[in-house]
Amino acid sequence: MNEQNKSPVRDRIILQCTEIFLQSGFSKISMDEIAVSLGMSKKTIYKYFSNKEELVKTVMETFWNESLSQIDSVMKEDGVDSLLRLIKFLELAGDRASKIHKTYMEDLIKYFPDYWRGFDERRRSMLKTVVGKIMSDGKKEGVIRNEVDEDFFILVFQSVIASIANPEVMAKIPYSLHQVFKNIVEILFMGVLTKEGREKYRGKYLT
Amino acid sequence: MNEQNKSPVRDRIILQCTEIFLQSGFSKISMDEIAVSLGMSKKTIYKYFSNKEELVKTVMETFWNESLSQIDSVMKEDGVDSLLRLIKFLELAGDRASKIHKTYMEDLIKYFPDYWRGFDERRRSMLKTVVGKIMSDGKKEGVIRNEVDEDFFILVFQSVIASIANPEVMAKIPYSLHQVFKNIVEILFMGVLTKEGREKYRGKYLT
DNA sequence: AACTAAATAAACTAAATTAGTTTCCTTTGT
DNA sequence: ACAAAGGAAACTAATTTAGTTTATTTAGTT
Repeated sequence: MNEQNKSPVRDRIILQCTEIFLQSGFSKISMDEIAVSLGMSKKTIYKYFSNKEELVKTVMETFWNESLSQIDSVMKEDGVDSLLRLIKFLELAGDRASKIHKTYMEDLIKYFPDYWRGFDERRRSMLKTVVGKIMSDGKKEGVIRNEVDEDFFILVFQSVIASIANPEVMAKIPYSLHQVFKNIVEILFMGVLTKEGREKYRGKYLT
Repeated sequence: MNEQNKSPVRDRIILQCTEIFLQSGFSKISMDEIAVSLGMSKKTIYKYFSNKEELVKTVMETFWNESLSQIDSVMKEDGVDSLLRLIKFLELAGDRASKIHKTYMEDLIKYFPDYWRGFDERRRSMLKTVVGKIMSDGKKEGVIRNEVDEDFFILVFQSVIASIANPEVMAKIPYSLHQVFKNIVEILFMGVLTKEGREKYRGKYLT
């Protein structure tokens, strides 16, 4: 059971299931349907994943690890000031989040609540680490006001992502995620920037 | 069983199910889920509909009848030349079609193939009647070339709607249905219009 | 051409879900 | 107090599903 941990077939299964699960969740998708959509038999799937739960969690972990490595490269990128980094991170996080349909999260919460809680905690702490780092840099650079409360900013940040960067809302808005975030960033930033930061922002990133 | 044929409750059920079914089909949606989403018990639903099949078909019929009456008012509207009428009809048909998700049609084809065939036939004949009427008017008015084959035009018309005016495609296009149809209409019309019609079109409906 | 490894198709079983019914209980208006 | 109507939930028979097994097909190797 679950012999290999790396193989092109296994990767194909994960890739296809990521697409299916993000779109439609997993509770309403049968293993037969997955097999048919992959053009393979269930036997092959069960060779790489011992049960549906393992498949679902692997898909989620893979998606999360991809996100992490994307975030990592944004954080390591140099020649980027903290303001641009914050924008890049916001867009990245938003882009990822906008792919996850409501049904998928509902399924996770319903069927694997413990796993979900752990996942949610990881996400929360990542956000705190990343945004915290960017903000303290921004304060040092003098583009973010010293009085700005980091936790509060993260909270606002988080709720914006949760309420707007999901497919259900995006489908109703006639703007691209990029456009939406440009506007949000503009609104959000005006409150946290120093005079200097505000000028920098207007000059470099706006429109 | 299925006592009333008109009641606000019955209408609410149809309205809600239309939304659910168009979005997600009906095979993956249980009667329990429908009841919960309506905030009522299954008992009430089964008071108005003797089984799921009847509910599904009623929803489809209602949607179809609404479409018909909208089309009817476009056809009866006066002070409208045949060119504008064709545009209006195309937009209407496209708008309706763009709400029907693939899963819904797949479910209909799979579970009620006879009903689907009948429905498809009705749709086809409606299209022939309506577009036929508009085109013969257009020819009389001298805005559509006499050589244009009606059946061929309907065929193109139909395949455009089928391939573009569905939610799956629309979600990937960063334009509104209105914009998409404006462009299609422009491309499509240039081939069927007389010199006179082309001038009229450019002057009145473009951009 | 025979052999082997691996995958598919399809049948199968036990567990879970679902359509449709029924029972009991609460609400609402009379 | 009463009756009608609907909600919550239990229930059953039928269907669907996860996971397994068996037989058949395919592709590569010798």
